Amino acid sequence: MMNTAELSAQSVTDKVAAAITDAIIKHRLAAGTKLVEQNLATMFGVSRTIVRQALIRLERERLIKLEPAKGASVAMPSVQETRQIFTTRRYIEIPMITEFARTASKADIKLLRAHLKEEQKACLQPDVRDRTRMLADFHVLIAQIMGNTVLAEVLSQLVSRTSLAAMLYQSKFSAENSSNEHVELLDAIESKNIELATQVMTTHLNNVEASLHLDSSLTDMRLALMPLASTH
Amino acid sequence: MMNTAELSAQSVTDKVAAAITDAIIKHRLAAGTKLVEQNLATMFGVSRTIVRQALIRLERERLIKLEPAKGASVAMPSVQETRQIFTTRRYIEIPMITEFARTASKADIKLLRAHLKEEQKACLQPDVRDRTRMLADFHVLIAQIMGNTVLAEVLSQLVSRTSLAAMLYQSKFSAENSSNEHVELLDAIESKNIELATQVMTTHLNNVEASLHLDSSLTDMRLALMPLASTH
DNA sequence: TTGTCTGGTTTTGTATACGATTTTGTATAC
DNA sequence: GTATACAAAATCGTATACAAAACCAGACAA
Repeated sequence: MMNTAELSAQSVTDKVAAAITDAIIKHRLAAGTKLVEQNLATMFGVSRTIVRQALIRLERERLIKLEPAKGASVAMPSVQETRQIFTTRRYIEIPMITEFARTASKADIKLLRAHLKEEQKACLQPDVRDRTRMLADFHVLIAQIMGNTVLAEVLSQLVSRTSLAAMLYQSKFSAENSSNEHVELLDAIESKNIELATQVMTTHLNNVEASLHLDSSLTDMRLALMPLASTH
Repeated sequence: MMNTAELSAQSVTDKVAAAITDAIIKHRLAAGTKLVEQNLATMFGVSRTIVRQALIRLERERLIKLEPAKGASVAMPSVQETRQIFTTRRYIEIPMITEFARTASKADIKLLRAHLKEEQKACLQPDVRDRTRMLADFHVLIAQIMGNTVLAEVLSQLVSRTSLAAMLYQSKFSAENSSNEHVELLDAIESKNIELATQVMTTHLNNVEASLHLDSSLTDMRLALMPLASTH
């Protein structure tokens, strides 16, 4: 599976958009970071026109915020928005996994096993960047294996936004925990236990959401005061 | 509810994008129509830069196809893609309606009743354009009433694409039929019959899909041969 | 007839330029 | 010492200009 955002990038605009997307998802660009057009243009060695076009695309994917006359900045999903993202993901992913558990072939499961192997490996490494991406890709990969491109695209966006929210509200999130739940899920699918698979997916999404600091009203305050809180 | 694509359009680019979106959804621009940048620019009285930015946005929403160095054309969802759109809509809308049936307030139902009244009215009028839009908006409106913006956006895109597909594959589709199913659905919701609501929504989506010419292998051929088939 | 080449025309891709708006810095008044 | 006003810098929004690529029509050969 392609790791960089879109390897099939053709036009220059695509490449720039893909590069910025990757930087955001892998948390090299913190949420809230201002994206000045001219800076990006000189960095990428292109004109502002190109950068601007790329930014418009990212704005549609909700990865950046584009305020008129004030420029672009990496999106900062609010607590409310983050909850909505999870709700929507539950709507989509539970029926998806129910169907997948019913129809998955041996080859499908093998593909996912391979992914999980990489995922577990990434979870042991110190680098946070790659494993966030791997954990997210697992969900999209299922949609892709099911052959539903439309579903995969929709889910891909939601998963990216989740990873943005995770950067903001991350507290006791455990990558290992998450990856283990993926294994549990795949086991359930392999044994054709549809009920269980559905239930594990539900629990998994709930766990990920619960691992975030979404309840405290202090969170909003904290975010407002320190929008540039880096890796610390 | 705002009828034009996005009434809250601020920048010129937004307005142009909204205008083109509306033209596509209301079937004033046939699927496959080539969209030449300069033409649009002079039509809207803006520069090509603006049009180009608007087109990039529409491409992200899958309403147009944007081929490098070859320009833009109104999207023509394939049979496969159309099926995927419906599958994804079922994934999303069935859980959505289940939850809505459980939580809907009297005020919520009143809002939907008002919409249905307009919808039924539009179905009696000869103009095809508005009623397609009304029927589509009903689904998005539910998400909006639930207060889930993320969901509403995702659904909005799928619904728009459905309406594009409908233009291509439309055969025995009946607007009245569809609108009546909406009434049936709302009745079920009002009487808090969650089971029934879920079932009606399922049937409704299946009916809409079934009303399209998606099975015949001839369809693809026909489309390939006459991409500019107008209303006839 | 069918296919291919070739010139000109159209259309897209990118860069640059300039006016408009916002933000920043500084000085002055209270 | 704080606040307001105004100038300066930075940044965005849009238009235009030019280069490169795709398209088209007619000519010509098989």
